[in-house]
Amino acid sequence: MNYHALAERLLPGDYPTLETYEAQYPPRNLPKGAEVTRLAPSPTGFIHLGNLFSAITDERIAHRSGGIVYLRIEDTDLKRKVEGAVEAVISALNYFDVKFDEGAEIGGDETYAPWYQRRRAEIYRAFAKKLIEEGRAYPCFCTEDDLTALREEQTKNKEITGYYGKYAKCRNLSEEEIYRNLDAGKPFVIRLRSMGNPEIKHKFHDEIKGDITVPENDQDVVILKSDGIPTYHFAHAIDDHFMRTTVVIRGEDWIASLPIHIELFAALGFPLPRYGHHCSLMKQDGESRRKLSKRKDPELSLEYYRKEGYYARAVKVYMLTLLNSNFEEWYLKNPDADLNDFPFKAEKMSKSGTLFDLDKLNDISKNELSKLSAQDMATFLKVWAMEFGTPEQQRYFEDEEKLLRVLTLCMGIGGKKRRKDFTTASQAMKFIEFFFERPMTYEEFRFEKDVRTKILKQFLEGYRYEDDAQVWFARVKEVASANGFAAEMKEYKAAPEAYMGSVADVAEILRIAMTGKANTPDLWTIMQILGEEEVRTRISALLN
RNA sequence: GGCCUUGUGGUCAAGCGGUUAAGACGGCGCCCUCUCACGGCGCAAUCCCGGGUUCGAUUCCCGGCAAGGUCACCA
Repeated sequence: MNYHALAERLLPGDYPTLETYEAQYPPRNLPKGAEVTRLAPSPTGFIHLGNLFSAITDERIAHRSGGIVYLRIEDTDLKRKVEGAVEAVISALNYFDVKFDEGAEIGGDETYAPWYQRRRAEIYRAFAKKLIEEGRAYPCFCTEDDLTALREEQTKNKEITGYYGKYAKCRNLSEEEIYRNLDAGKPFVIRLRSMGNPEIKHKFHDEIKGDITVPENDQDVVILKSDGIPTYHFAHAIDDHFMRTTVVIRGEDWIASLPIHIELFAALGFPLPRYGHHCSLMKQDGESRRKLSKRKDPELSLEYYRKEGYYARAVKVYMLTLLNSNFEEWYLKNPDADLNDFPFKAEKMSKSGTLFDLDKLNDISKNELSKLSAQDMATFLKVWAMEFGTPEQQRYFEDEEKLLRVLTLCMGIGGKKRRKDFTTASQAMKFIEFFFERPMTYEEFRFEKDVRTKILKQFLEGYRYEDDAQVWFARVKEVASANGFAAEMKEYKAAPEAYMGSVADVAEILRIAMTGKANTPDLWTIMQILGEEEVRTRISALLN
């Protein structure tokens, strides 16, 4: 068979040679040991925690080593393309502090552009042609129906499905048959002529998983689809070689196709990059757990966390604790350190699937937010509220001085200990609502109406805005005593049956009247912030 | 089903032949306390199973079992 003639017929025209491409995409000029990593999403517009998980790994490995991380868009499948998806990926990742050094819509060193695979059609064809010339690839005319029938037969016979060995009908087509099909205008794909034997297994060192065993590939995988666009496998080999990726970080679901990639790199004559396959984020689904799915788990999209108002650093800290098992300990010792100073290591990554734990994320969020100054918290909330908040919430920012007082109180700033009431922006905005709006609903009062009416009335009569916290509380105690409540907790605890209740109960009545809630920060301060008129109005409202 | 990967409390996990089997989250209890939050103290809860190897296995080997992944002209 004349492979050159066949190659010319299949992919006519002159293509640059391997040497030309090698010169065009030279090895990167980086210091020794610098890693080049990449994030290569398809432009579906859906970015989830799994992508962040990958992206942080890529970013850390690259930057810890003095290398670079770039963004490449795998848009070989038209069906997946969504308008604006690339910008969405970049902005979502930026929010969580992952910044690329180069890539699609980012720019950077143009040497390795373009970063959209659709725009790189020529290079894939050039190498497909080369493979055909070498007899390592061939045209396949099987239709979708042929393939389906084949799969069904294999399934029925309990054989491995796929296009391989004796089932690879088109791999041994005669020259005449090929040209007859071509002349008839039949559509075709280009397949790799695999030379592997899956019975033979090799040890393979994975940067994350450690040593794994990988069988040889025997599938004649499609490298060029009938529209002349490469499949992922083929594009991966060519792009990661010429974009000079040193470590390919991807999800562990790719391990299954590693044999294909190993054979492809070898056939192309490219050295194999190193690989690190990370575990996937799992979700509890009834009794079992499964990989996060785009379809079923929209709440795990990155957008969800932005809408909820999760603090970006908190999400990153959580990702890091999942990513590197020793991170948590390090962070405990260095609570104020730059996250990027953590000695991130691929081999410290977990080998098994990790269940996403919202409780843990929330705990981390509380801790992170509690470290903020009132001003920073206000800024954080404002940015969130202007995009996601209600018009009412947006008005909270009109009186900045008041807002700052509210935050100072709610965060326990200035006190001996910081409070940790805030987990997200949306929750925090809810939390401070009563400072800006009269309570719409009230938690249940635990005492009869006439009892609390008396208490409220007496409190109001004796209320003086100028009183400091001690005097104020002394008055609350007076009201308590006057109504059969113990003024001192110790007295109450010693003989609870002797009293209606304690100051705590009296305070609770006042608290609910003031805020609608039974649990809030310090009541006296709340009243100070609300102002005398508002305090009187709120209590009077309940009295009527 | 074939192949690959993984199996330590509810969750995330240290651990690499001898430990009272860390720690964190969550749960529960107590203390502090005008409530909550914070903080402090404490409790419950784990080495998938069966064989080996060994004086001794969570740790090493073999076999089960279970879970997850993957078997496209999708990535």
